[in-house]
Amino acid sequence: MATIREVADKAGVAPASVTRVLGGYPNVSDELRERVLTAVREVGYEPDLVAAGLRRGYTKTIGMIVNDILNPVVAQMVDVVEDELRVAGYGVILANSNGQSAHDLVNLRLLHQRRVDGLIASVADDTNPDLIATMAGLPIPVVLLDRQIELENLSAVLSDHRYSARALANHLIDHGHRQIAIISGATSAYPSRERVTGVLDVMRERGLPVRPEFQVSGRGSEEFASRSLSSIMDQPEPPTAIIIGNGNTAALVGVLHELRRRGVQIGVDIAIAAAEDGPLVSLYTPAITAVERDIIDLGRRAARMVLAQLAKDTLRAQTIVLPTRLVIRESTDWTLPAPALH
Amino acid sequence: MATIREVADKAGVAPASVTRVLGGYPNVSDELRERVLTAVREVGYEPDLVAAGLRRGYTKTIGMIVNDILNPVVAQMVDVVEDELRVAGYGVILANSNGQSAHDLVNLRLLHQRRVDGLIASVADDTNPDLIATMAGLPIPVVLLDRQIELENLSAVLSDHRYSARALANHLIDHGHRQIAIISGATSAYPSRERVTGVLDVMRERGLPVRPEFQVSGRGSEEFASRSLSSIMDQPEPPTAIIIGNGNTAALVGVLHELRRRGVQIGVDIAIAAAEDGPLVSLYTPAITAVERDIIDLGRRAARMVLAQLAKDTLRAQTIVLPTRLVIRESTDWTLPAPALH
DNA sequence: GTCTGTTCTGAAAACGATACCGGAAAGTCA
DNA sequence: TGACTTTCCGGTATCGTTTTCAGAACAGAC
Repeated sequence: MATIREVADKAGVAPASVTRVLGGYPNVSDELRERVLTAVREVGYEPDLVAAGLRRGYTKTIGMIVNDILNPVVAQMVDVVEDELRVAGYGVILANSNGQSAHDLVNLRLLHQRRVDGLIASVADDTNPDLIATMAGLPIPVVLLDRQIELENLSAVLSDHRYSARALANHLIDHGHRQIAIISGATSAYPSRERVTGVLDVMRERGLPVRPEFQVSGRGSEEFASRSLSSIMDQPEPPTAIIIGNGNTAALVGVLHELRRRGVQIGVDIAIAAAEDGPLVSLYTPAITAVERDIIDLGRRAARMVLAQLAKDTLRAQTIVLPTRLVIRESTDWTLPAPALH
Repeated sequence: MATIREVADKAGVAPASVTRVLGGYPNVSDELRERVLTAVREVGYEPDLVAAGLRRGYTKTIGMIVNDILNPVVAQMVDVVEDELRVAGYGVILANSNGQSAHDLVNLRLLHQRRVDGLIASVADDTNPDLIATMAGLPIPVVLLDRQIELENLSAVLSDHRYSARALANHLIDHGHRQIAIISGATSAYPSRERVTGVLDVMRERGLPVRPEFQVSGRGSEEFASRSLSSIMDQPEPPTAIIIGNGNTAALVGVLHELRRRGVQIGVDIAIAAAEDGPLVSLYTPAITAVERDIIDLGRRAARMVLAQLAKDTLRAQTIVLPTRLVIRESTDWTLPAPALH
């Protein structure tokens, strides 16, 4: 592997001059620039960003921690972040925690040891005290992506999940539902936490019973979702509406499979709503009510926020909240007949 | 940020001893190890992997180039690769090319400059001569993931797309279809190339007409897919079966939307098959025939192949092909009535 | 011709960790 | 006891790049 010194020797100049040419510094004569560039081509020189990183003190890489890359929404965030950062000259080191907070902790340490210049994090559990303590001490800009930790040095880009959860609860109640169940992801992460809070708030405000056995939260696996649904539907006086408060496709699939197996008809026997929009819910028969939000915007803002803080060395951390929108479809757009009086 | 020297000073030892303790080398007395470890804790030392990388000559990172991370199948590959490599102590730098071969080239250079120890690549265009030339010269182990380039130094893990494409074509013909169209991704990437080859081969073998206007390939966007379908269906004597030869969800969605818009009924007017299995195709009404394969296995083998080549310094490149399986569902599981004779 | 001020270039010192080398101490064997 | 091996540890060169500093070359002004 050719080094800068070989280039310098070939061109008959000092290594420093090669740096000046390649770095685009102004004080270089045309003649020297020419000599260096041809030498670079001749020896096939590729700069060593590891060595440069050590000397410079920054690496031009950003770490990205995600919860679950199998979630299409998360994949989309990764996509846009990676894209936005690449054009700014940054590489992205991706770390997936698969929903396990312990993984987040080791990933955080590893990224720090790799000396990333900044961090975009969508951790599994934003209430983990160890994680919070570690994050508080990081000497680099950190942007939380759809996660909330109250710390001076952390920025965040959030979606307003509570708003859409409230809208959904009101919509269901307006259509005659009184027994509403919610199967959500772990409430140790902001989105599910907000969704559950929003729904329960509305139910209380409108005087509806909140039955604890109708509120299940946990891992977003297919099995967990279908088991949860089962236990809920086996209760006396089962719910007439189910809210899936987990953006993961697997959770939705688990519920749909179990409903099919039981012969429960969506739009007739039961109303269903999903936490996240996508082709599966919009093309399903019947089409499923879901929450829509601009993922591209979310990811882009997170990326730009890190870049901004990196540019002007010290920039206050900030938090922004982006809107969500309820898309009503056939699965909930019908009214439950009033119960017969006895 | 604490350095190894500060730790050494605090513990009253030489920097080299700190390295020995932290690196788990055998020749260290318990007493010195103890002193070093407490010093490490006291000053809050975190090793600098950038500096270590420079000195050691390897970075403990693997580059991963992917075509389109929005494709759920690709996301799953990223997931398993990242997982497998993390437990082996490697970090993953992800680079997404969004289907553009030019991006692949810059990503390749960037990863090389970052001195990744190995590369797992699922590039946009595995026929690009520039890319092939660059890859031929890489001094690190490279494993192609579902891509095929005939070079001595490149390994590959492939799926047998041709097999399933042939099975699908035979299945359709057996059910009375004579006019079969295929909308595929760019044939400059191995999977679509193989699928198209497989289908056309079978059609020729069984003496069916291969109409060039029924064979479209290009970007896997929703718009492209629906436009392609439109132009195909507007031909005289339109096809009775459509093969979607692109694993991307967007392509499938485009076709489904357009069929809905036109009021063409799947399973009655037309047969549909998808290139890749998933919740959307299995839960759609009617359920859609698709090709299933073990993505986890694919990704895991690619990861392990890089690791193996990294472990024993020189290991011949190898290629393995993994099976695919056709899952027949309602969308094709019906027989086309014989045409009325005139 | 000297002096000042640009503009360009080279020498050398870092950045932080590791690997090599050699020396000291401790153990082994005759 | 002496010679020899083994174990442990410190000093220091080194990885490839960038940055700082100072000097060289040159021009223009007096």
